[in-house]
Amino acid sequence: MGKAEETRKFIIETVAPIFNMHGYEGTALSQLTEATGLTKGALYGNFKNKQEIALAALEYNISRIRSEISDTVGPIRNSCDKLAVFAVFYRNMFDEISRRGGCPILNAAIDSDDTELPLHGFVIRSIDQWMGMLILIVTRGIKRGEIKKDIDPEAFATLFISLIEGGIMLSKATGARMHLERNVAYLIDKINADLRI
Amino acid sequence: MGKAEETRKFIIETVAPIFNMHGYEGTALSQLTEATGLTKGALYGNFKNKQEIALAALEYNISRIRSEISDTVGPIRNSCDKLAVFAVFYRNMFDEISRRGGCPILNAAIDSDDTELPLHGFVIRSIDQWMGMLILIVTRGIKRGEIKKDIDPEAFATLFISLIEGGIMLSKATGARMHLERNVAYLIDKINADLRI
DNA sequence: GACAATATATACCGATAGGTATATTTGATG
DNA sequence: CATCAAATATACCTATCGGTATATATTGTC
Repeated sequence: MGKAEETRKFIIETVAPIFNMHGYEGTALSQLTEATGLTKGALYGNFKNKQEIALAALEYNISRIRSEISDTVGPIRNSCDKLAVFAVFYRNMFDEISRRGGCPILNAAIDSDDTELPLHGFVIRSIDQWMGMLILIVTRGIKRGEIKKDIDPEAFATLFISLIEGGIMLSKATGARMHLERNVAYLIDKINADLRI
Repeated sequence: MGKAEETRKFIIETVAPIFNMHGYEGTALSQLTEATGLTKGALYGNFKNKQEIALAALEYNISRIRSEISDTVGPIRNSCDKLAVFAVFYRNMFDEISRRGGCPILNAAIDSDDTELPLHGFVIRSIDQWMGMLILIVTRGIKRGEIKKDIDPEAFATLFISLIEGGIMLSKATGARMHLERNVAYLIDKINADLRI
């Protein structure tokens, strides 16, 4: 890895939680230079503009969580167990996700949904990917005879994401973890009662 | 209503959707003067600072929806019907809520949850009130023998809000209404299957 | 309609925003 | 170790930020 690439990576990792906490407009270049110890010259040598830094930070924030999920959920064989572990992941990671400003998809969605910024397009693709992961697990589960045939994979994916994001929002905003915990427990109950064969 | 009070009201109503769309940091005083046709002098004659305008706008945005909900849900007698109409309200109002920048509680929660601004305290109280409304409906329903006794009112309230807010977030971000529609349909099914006696 | 009081506009403030041109430093290569 | 390119820092730009002091309308009251 060349020096520039290393610096670029360092910048992204350092500023990622800042953008996630304060949003695009709420984050000033001065916060980025202060946090990294670098100057605007260094930032603009590695990125075209603020928008590009924010996009790289969002990509990093999301890919970070996605890879942790892959590591956690990947090894699980049974589709219902996969879904349950997927849900539990968010409960277990709530503190760390919270410390870093909350779920980056949720934050960026709210931050960008009334804009035409590139960030918004990336949010849409990330949601589609998340939906796709869940739909794939359910579809395969049905094929394998692990999940009941009358389950609609897309509807379950919407339910799953809504409960996770809704729970994170409620718990983060109020400071009460119970909201997310209730939703995760609800999902597990539902998986065992309505999906599992 | 005196002149000042009238102007104050006019300012709040005009800037409310702007703050809801762009967030606190993302909204500049210049947008407010442009939208209202007033000058900074007029704004600062009626409000102490930007923070106070944003708070008044948030209060207005939330109370607006709350009063519409009261009008819609209030007349309904049966507790389960009340809950169902409550959920359907969000599906029916999605377009209008969307045009005004989305759910103000959701937006303000994400916007303020890493700050110490007065806005954040107001968000917490608003969530508590919303939870309280739902808990009251379920609790009364149980007392009246309209809702099964084994239902946990608080857990249901968390589920309800999470599905509404998660659905609004998904639908607003992706542009696909189906997410919110699925969640509302899910809630109604659940009310009829698990709550209703 | 004169007069106060109230409400709004004007003009200005220092600070900081994002961004750029250029100077300086750093690191790799011969 | 000298050289040159790549990377970073410095200095500076204009625009705009939130906010204020003061001047000017506008309003209600007698």
